[in-house]
Amino acid sequence: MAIQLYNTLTRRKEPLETIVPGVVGMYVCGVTVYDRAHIGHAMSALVFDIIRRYLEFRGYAVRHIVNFTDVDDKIINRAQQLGRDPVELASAYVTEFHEDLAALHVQPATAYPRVTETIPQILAFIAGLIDRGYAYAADGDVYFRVAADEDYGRLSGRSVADMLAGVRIDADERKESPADFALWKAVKPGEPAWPSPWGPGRPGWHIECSAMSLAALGEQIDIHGGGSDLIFPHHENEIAQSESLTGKRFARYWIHNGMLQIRTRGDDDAYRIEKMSKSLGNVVTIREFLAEHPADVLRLVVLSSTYRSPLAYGPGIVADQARKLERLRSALAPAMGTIADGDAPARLAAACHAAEAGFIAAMDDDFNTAGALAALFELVRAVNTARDAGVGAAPLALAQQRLQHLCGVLGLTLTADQPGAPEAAPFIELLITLRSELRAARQYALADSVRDRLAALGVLLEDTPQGTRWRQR
RNA sequence: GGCGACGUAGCCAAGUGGUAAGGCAGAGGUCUGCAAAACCUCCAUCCACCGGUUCGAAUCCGGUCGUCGCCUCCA
Repeated sequence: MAIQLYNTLTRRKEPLETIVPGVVGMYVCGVTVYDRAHIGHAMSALVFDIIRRYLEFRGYAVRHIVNFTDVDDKIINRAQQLGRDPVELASAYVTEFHEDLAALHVQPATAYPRVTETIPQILAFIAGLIDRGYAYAADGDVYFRVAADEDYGRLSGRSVADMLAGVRIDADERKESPADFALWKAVKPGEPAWPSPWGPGRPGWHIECSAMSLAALGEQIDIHGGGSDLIFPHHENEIAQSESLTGKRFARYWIHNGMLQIRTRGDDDAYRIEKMSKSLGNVVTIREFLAEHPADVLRLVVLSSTYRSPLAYGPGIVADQARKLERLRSALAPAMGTIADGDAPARLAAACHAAEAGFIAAMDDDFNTAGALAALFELVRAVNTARDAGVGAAPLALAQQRLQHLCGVLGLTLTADQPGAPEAAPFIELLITLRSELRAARQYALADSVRDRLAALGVLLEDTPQGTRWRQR
C-alpha cells in the first residue's frame, strides 16, 4: 500500500504518486531571516525533516528545497535600527539558522535558494505573467491581476468576492482591485533595489517562492510544504502565479504543519493559548531551548502529536518528552546474560518484526509519528524484557540496532548530549567511587547521603550488576 | 463577519463504521542493604453536548457550546 498523505488542497488523504517514479520534489517555505529562529520555526523544519527522512527510508530520492527570504520590510527595518546593511544582516541570520538546524540534527536540504540570488529568474517570471495578461505595471510597482485567475482561492477555500467584502484589505489607488498583490515593489529611499524593466525595486513576497521552485524543481513539483499560517495568502498566491505562467498544475500535494502555541498571560491577567510568533513576543528561541534540553526532546515534542495539529508548548510537555527519551534510551543498556537461542531470543526477534511493521503502517498513514513511536515503545519493552530474561549480547544487539535504526528514521539520535555535563564528569565519577567504597564497608547512611546530595544537584545514580551508572536531571 | 481545523482518562496523545494504541503521572508487586532503572499487574462501560442514519458510531450527517489558526507580516 502506498504512502497516504493529507493534501490541504483536497482536504483528504491521498496516495503518494510522484511525477517521476521513485523521486520526490519537495519545496518547503523557509524563514524570513530578520532575527533568531524560535522553536516554532524549528517545528516546521523538524516536520519536513521527518517527512523527508521517511520518504528516503521508503526508497524515494528526495529533492528537498528550502528557501530563505532575505529581502523584506522587516529585515530592512531591523537593519536600519541597527545601522547595518540589510543584505549582510540577513546573511548573518542565515548562518545562525544553519547552525540551529545542525544542532537539531535536521538533515541539510538539497539546496537553500535565497531571494537575492534569484533576481533574474524572478524578473523573467514577472515578465512572463505580464505577457500573458496576468499582471500589470503601475508606477514602478507590478501587481498580479487576481481577476484574471478564474480558480483563485481553491487552496484556502475563499472567493474573491468574499475577500472584497472584508474590511481588512486597504484600497490602493494603483491597484485595479484591492485583491491584487504585489509582484514587484518600486524602491523607496534607503532600501536595497535591483534594476528592472519597470524601474528599480525589489520582489514582492510571494513571487520568490514561485520563481525559486521553478528554478530548482521545474514547472511541476510533488510536495509543497510550509506552516498552516502560509495557506493564505502566500500559498494561494504562489499557485496563482505559477499556474498562470505555466498553465499546468503547480504542486500535487500541499502539506501544512500546525502552529506551535504557547500559554501566555494576557492584559486581563487571564491565561490564553496563542501561536508562538515574533510579533506576539512570546518566543523561545532554538538556542534557548537547546541550552537546557537535548535536541531529541524537541524532536519528541513534535513527534508526539499530529504534525497538522496545533501543538501547545509548555514545561509539562517538555518534561514528559524528556522522560520519554530516557525510556527509549533504557533499551540500549547492555546485556546481562548469555542466552543465545531458544524461546526468549525468538520472542525478541518476533517483537522486532512486529515493531517495524507497526512503525511502517503508522508512518505510511500520513506520517502518524505518534503511532510510530507507540510501535517503538513496544520494542523497548521487548528489549528490556529480553535483557531481564538473560538474553545475550548478540541477539540483544540485533534488536537494539533495529531500534536505533528506526529512531534514526525519525531523526532521533538517542544521545543524551546534555549541556554542562563534561566538566563535572570526573568529579561525579570520584563521588561514585567514594560511595561504592562506603557501600562495600556497609556504611549505608553515608553512601545514601552521597546519592541524595548528588540527586539534589540533578545527578541520578543507578546501581547495576556492571557497576553504578549516572545521568543528569 | 467569512474561511478552515480541532474538542478522547489527572496530563500529552493514537485511533475515521465493529466495540478505546502508546507515553507521563498514580496504585500494588518482583528485584535492591535502601533506592533508582527495568519487569509484571491495575488505571476511560466510554470518546464536549443534543438529535439523526445504521444490526452496530469516538468514528458518518445536522445542530449547540468551546478552543485555535487564517482573512495584515508570520513556520
